[in-house]
Amino acid sequence: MISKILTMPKSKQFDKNKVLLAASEVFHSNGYNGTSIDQLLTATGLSRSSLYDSFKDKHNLYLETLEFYKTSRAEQLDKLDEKDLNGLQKIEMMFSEVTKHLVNHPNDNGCLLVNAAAEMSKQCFKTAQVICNNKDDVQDLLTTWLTDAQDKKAIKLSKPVKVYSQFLYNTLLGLRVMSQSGAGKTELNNVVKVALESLR
Amino acid sequence: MISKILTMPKSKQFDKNKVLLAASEVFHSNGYNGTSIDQLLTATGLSRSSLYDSFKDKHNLYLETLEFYKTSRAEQLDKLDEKDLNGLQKIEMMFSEVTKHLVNHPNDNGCLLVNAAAEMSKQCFKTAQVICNNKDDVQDLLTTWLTDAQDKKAIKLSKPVKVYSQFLYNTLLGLRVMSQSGAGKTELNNVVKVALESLR
DNA sequence: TCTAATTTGGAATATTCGTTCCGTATAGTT
DNA sequence: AACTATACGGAACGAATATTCCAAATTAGA
Repeated sequence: MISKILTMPKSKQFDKNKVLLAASEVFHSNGYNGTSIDQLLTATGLSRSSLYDSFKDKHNLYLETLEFYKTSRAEQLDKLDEKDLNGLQKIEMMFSEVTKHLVNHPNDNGCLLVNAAAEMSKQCFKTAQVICNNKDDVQDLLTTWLTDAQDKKAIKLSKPVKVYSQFLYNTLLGLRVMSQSGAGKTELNNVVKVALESLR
Repeated sequence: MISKILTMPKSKQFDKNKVLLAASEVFHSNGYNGTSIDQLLTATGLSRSSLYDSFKDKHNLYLETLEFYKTSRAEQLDKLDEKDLNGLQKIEMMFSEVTKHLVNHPNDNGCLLVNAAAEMSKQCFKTAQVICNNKDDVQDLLTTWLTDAQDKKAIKLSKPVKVYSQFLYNTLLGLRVMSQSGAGKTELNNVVKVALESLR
């Protein structure tokens, strides 16, 4: 029957974003293989059947969680981008926000995408894709900011801009692992200081 | 009986280093939680009982593997250290060796210690210790090299030496994650180029 | 050759895992 | 109010997990 399609009784009872946020926290601190379905159920508040009905799979939920995390971070960066600052100031602010977060949330197990890269990128192609896309997106934004800073004579680069956005992204990744390796506030700040100096 | 201690029939039938090497490869590509005992058995060639007799636990084997990996890498660096080069040249060579390895072994899942930091550092204190010790050791070596390079007027640093060894170590960590995020040869080399330029 | 320490193979166990399934409750449309 | 597609709770399943255990094989010294 075609008319059956027109009836849409009982919409979703849960906020998908809240579920994905809760899931991301669990995956974040335990990794993919270290997280059990039961942990996900208690964290999200979903019932077993709802989880499988809505997300098909543990693996599929993981992928959706990665995407959600990626977009959340992108939105944060967009907010920063909208501020009335030149490119260099935006870059400085981004680094200070990242280090501040790492210092203030020592139990926040680094970065979900970095952990995913370490644990899953060689075992799951789709995970690798999300990670690679994120790398490209962030580097593109950095390129924009660097070009802006250069246009406004805030910095003077001796190599193509792209090279520096690759470098800055590398520094960013390093910081996440550094904080998981026991580095403290001053150590992270030292790293950022030297990294930013290479833009002059 | 005391005399019983004097008889030592049947020594270990396997080379512990070879076992740890094989184990490190499995843990390296699958992570801790992603590796099963059966995988470890086939990779090492050990029997189930021998593994438990000699290593007590999967978790304990993991820790021994991390230590083994850490010392292996330290030995590589010591070899480099013994060469007749100044500190800056040693640093340059270290980075070129690392990037060369990452490029030539794309299936070599980054670095076991970096992966361990991402997956286990917040869940296992002993793992965190190994990782933190490794960080300190490598940074100390970098400090030695940087001081040597500065003494020989190869570089000129505007900040305390320790700051730069922290920065270089951060770059090193970043490179491992970069290669797991899909970065290729030129991208990695670009990062190293900019990083090394900040020493002048 | 005999002996004792140790390795080894493989069966056995108890958990935990991800996933499926079914009956019931629920909410939106008609 | 009735109908229907969906969400829900929880039992149930099989596969995989780490670990233990015991009898048999093996080896180096006495």
